[in-house]
Amino acid sequence: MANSGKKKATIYDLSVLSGSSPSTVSAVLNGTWQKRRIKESTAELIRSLAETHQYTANRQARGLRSSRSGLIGLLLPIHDNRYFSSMAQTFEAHVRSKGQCPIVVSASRDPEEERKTAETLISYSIDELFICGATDPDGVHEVCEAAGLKHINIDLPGTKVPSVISDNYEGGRMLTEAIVRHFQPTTPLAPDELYLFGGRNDHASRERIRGFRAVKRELLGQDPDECIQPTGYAPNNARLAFEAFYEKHGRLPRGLFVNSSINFEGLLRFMAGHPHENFADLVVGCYDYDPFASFLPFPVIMIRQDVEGMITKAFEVIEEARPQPRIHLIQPELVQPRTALTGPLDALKDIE
Amino acid sequence: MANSGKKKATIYDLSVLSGSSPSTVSAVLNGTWQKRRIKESTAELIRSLAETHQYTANRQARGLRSSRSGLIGLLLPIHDNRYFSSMAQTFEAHVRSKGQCPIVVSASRDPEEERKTAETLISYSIDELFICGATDPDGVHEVCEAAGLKHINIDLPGTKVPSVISDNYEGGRMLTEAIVRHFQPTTPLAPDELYLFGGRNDHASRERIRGFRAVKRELLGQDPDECIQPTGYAPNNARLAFEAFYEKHGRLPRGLFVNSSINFEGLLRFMAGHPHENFADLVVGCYDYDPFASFLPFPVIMIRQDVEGMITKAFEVIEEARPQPRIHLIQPELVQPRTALTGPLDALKDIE
DNA sequence: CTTGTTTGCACAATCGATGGTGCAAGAACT
DNA sequence: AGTTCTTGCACCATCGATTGTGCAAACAAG
Repeated sequence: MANSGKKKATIYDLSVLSGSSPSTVSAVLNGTWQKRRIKESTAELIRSLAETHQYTANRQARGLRSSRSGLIGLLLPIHDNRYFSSMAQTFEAHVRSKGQCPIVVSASRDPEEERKTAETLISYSIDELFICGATDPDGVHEVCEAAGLKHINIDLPGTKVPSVISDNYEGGRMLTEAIVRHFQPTTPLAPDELYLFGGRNDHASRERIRGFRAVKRELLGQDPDECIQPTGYAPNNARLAFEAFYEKHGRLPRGLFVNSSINFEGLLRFMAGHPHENFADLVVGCYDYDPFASFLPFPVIMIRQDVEGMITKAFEVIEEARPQPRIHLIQPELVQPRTALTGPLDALKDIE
Repeated sequence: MANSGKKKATIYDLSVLSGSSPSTVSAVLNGTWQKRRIKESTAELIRSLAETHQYTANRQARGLRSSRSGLIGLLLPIHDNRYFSSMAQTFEAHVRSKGQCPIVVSASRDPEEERKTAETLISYSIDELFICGATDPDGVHEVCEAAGLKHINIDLPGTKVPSVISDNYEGGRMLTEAIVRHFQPTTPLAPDELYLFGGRNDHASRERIRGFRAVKRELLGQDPDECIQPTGYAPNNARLAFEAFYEKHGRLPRGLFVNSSINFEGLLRFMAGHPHENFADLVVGCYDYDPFASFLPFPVIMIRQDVEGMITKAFEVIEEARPQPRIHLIQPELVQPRTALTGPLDALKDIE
C-alpha cells in the first residue's frame, strides 16, 4: 500500500505540493473556484494532486467552519421491524441522492431517550432531522427548536412542526371492513367476535381504533368496549392479552385486528404455546405489512403503509420556507392474503 | 421557549459568564478538570452554568481537535431484512452502552458503494468501523487501512483483519439434516428431491452449500450438481428460478433449502403466482430466522444466526491490541417450525 | 507613459474544543 | 525572612476547511 499508515492528506499538504495557498486548494476542491477566479490550469493541477493523494475533505473541519455537516438524521423507535427498517432503507436512498449522508438512530420509544438522542445528533451539527414514530414528538421539537434545527415528524404527529403520517383512520376502516367482509358470505361476525389487540395511547392507535369502531358500528350494528385491547407494543404483553382472552373464553375471537406486526409477533407466541389449536376459522387483519405474515395458514389481511410516499412527502415539506404545523395524510394500501409485494430492495441491483 | 432561536452555548459563552478561561470550562465539562487542579467550587459553578444554558459540546470541534468523533460505524448490505436490522438493533445497543454514537449505513452489496461509503464515514472521523456482510471486505479494508481506521468484518469474512461470522458450514449441515430427518419417518427423500436455492458466490453461501452437499452425501448417498441453484439474493431472481423448476418438473422439490429470508421472499412470490397449488408435502429450510416465516402452512425449519454473539465477539476482538486476521466462528441455532423466539426488542421497556 | 480594470491568487480570521506550558499567589519549610 | 512547593488557573497554538478582503501583476484605455 502506497500510503499505508500515513495520515490523510489535507489542503495544506496539497497547498505545499501545488505551490498554491490553502484557500486556493480549498476553493478548487469544493467547487467555488470559478467564483474566486482561479485559473483553469491551476485548478487542474490541484485536482490531479488531490486525485493521486486520495484527498478527501475532513468533514468535521468543514462542518465546524460552516456549521453544517452534510448529515441528515432519522430518529426511529426501533430497527428490528419491517416497517421501520424499510423506512430506514427508503430514507437512506433519498438522502444519498441528495449527496448527503444518512444517520439512522433508534430511541426505543422512550421520550427521554428520544430527546437525548436528538441532542446527540445536534451536537454533530446534523442539517435536518426526521422524527419517525416518536412517542413525544413535541419534546424532541423543543430540543431541535433550541438548536435551530430543521425537523419534521413522520408516522406519529406532533403539534409544532409539520407531520407526514399514514391515514390511520381510513386504514383502520379499510382493514376492519375487509375482515368483516371476509366472513360475510358464509358466517357473518357478531360484534363481540371482532377484537382489536395492541397499540397504546398514541395518535396512530387512536385513529385506527376510531376507524375500527366506526366500521363495526356501521356494519355490525354494535361496538362493545371490551373488544378494544390496547396492550402496548411489546410482543409479550400482546401474548399475555391473547392468553387471558383464551383462558376466559376457551378460544380466540374469530376476527382479530392486530395493531402492528410487532403485536402480531405476540400472537405467534401465543400460537406457539397452543400447538394443537388449529385456528381454522380465524381471520387476522394486521396494521402493517410483512410478506411472510401474508402467507400464514389463516387469512391475514394487511395494511401496507406507503413508506416511499411518506418519505417523499416529508422531504418536500421540510424544504418549504415556512412549513405550517399541519398533518399530511398519506393513504395506506390494503393487502389481500397471500400477497408478496415488492419493496425497496427490489430497486437494488444484485451483482453476482 | 427561553432560548429559542439563539445559537447553542459554547465554552466561550460559559467562560465569560463564569469569569474563567475557556480552557478551564472545557476541562470542567469534559472531565479532565481534576488533572488540571481546578477548584471544586469553580467546577461546580461552571457545571451549573452549563446546566442552565443547556450546554452541549460541539462534537465537530472536539472531533477536529482530537481526531476522534465518538461515532462508531456499521456498514450493512441493506436495512430491510430481519437479520440485518436485528444486527443494527444489537449493534446500536452495544455502542450506546459504551457512551458512543452508532451510525448505521447500507451499501447495497455493491463493492464500489461499499468503498465510497467507508470513505464518507472516514471523512467524519469515525472511530471504528464494523463491516457487515460486505461483498468486498478487503476492498473496504484498503480504504480503512489508508486512513488508519480500526475495523472488523462480520457475517462475511475478509483476509486482512479479523472476521466474526456464523459457522455456515455447521449451520448448513444442521439445516440440511433437519430437512432430511423431517421426511424420514414416512416418506424419505431421494437425492434429487432436495434442492438448494439462493445465495451467490460468497463465503457464506459456499460454506452452506458445502454443508448441504456433505449431509446429502452422508444421508442420501448422492449429491447431484443440479440441486444447487445459486440465484443471487434478489427475490425476483429466486422467484424466476422456482418458476423455471416448476415449469420443467410440474412441481417444486419436496425439500427446499433456501439460502436466506430474502430468497425466501422469492419463494413467496412464486407461491402467490400459483394460488391453487397446496404445497402439502413441502418442507422448507431457510438459512435465516423470521418469526412469521416459522408459522407458514408448510413446515419451515430455520437457522437463527447468533447476532448478539457475533456483535459481542466483534467488540471483543476489535479492542485487542494486535488482532490477527483470523476467522471467529459463531454457532447458529436450529429453529423448529412454529417457533416464536424473542429478539432484541424484548430487551426494551414498553411504556404505557 | 499614466491611470483605471481585470485577473489570479495569498492572507488571515474564524468555527469550538483541547492540551501543553507558564506563571502568580499562597502554603510550607529552613 | 527567604526559598521551595503546591495550587489554581490563564494563555495560546492547534485540528482542517471556509471565506471576506487585499493586493500585485497583467492588461486596457486615454
